[in-house]
Amino acid sequence: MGEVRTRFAPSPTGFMHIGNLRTALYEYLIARSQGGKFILRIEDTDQERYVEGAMDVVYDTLKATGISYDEGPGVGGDYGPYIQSERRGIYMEYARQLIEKGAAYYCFCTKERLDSLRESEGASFTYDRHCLSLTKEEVERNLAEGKPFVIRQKVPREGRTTFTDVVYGDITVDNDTLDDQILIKSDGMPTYNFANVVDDHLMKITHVVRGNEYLSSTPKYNILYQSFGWDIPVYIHLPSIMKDAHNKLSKRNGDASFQDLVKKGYLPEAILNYIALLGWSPGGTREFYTLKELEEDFTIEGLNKSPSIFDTEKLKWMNAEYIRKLSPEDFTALARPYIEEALGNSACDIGKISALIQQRTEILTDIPDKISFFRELPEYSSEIYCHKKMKTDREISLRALKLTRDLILRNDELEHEWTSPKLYEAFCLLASENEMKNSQILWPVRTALSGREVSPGGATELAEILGRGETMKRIEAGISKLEKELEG
RNA sequence: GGCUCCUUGGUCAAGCGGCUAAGACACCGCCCUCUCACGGCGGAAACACGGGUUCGAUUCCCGUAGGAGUCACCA
Repeated sequence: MGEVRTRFAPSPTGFMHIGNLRTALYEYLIARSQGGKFILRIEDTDQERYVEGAMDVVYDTLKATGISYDEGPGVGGDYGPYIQSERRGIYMEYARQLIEKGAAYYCFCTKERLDSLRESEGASFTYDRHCLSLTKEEVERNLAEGKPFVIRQKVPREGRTTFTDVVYGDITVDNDTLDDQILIKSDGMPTYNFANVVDDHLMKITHVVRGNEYLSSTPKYNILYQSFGWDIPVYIHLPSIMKDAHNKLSKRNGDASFQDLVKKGYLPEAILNYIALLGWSPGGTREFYTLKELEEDFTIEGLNKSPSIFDTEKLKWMNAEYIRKLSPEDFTALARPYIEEALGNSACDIGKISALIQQRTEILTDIPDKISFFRELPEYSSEIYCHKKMKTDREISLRALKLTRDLILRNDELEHEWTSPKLYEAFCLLASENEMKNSQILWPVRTALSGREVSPGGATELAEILGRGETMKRIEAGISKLEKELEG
């Protein structure tokens, strides 16, 4: 057994969606886990679907996730070029070989004829081999006249074809269900099915890994390999990733692409980790893997055959785990833009806020909303001063806020050491001096400072970040708000 | 519709003839706690159905049902 070689062969038609990324990941892992090579090949044989910039999306995504390729556009290799549109001459040459062997033929049928045929035959349409009966002379004449043509594969009508897939096992189909598929299109470009076989052979790909939507066209691949007399690669078809029980994840529906997820505040490492486990299992209960660790532990046997649903909730959880494990510095670096967005020109300490929210952040884009109250006290209903479990209501809160204000005013120790622990100590003392529960001081203060039912951090943590002046201002605001309401 | 594939809790999944059928997410409850979050403890929740094979089937075989894929000069 020689060196394992796999390839990722995306067509640059849009965004890199999660299914594509996972396919690339598995292809990469299958090669790496066996000390093999991973190749990138761009399949741009459909000029109509070409999207400007789509190739960069592929390169950028692979780079962002750390999936590196040994051969491919930009890095070179012995079997290039690695962009199919630059290889068009090659395919025609191999197609002609097939014609000589009697395994393919020219077809001059017009699209119109095919369409009407299809219409009359319905869903079970296969090409009627109209052009197979053309004599050599007729073909030559048509060619000489410059009639547009395609080249079709001549699939045997008799017998059955069996191929072996590593995850799905042996699959057998009757040959008469197979169509004489087009190999070379009228524009001279190969179809995916043909280019794939030719390139995989020429590039010495040993393991063909792809989505299982190709399962039903694989018999035709096999016949092609046999016609050429080439070795058949190991097939590994992957189950699809679903959006829900009935629909695949697709970019058409605006479902998550890798870049969308990153934009939403998911970390590339978390995304990669999550999708590695969507369709593959290490066998045990381990859930956290870096790319490197996957390279060591990945086995083809762990591949699943049934489709799996992409669960944003679990991804979120995993992302949160990754965020929590970040060093404070790394988290601050990632969170900084979101914090600044929420803070505007307020003077709050970004490092302190960052420390407050790291444990509480699932995805980065959640940040601004969580901390926007630091910049400006939001409008809020005095209803939130009432809390049964905290044993507080508007009256108690008003009293608590007044006591707190007076404490701050008279306690100059606090003025010099305005820190959360110090404040906490002082507030608790204040509570016991007045025969109140801690919560009866802390809840009203936290409420007055945040204007929210929930906030990251408690009363004293918020106070420290807000600073003495702003804290006083907000407490005063709370007092007058409550006074006004209790009078009226 | 033909052909092919798939089927363990709501979701991801372990299991590869004998188990009280793991674990994780989500959910619920309790605890911790200056709210929330984190953390800890506990709970509810699954082998699609029917036949075989076998001493014994979640596991093997055959049907049924449900789902998916595919039947393009798209990949």
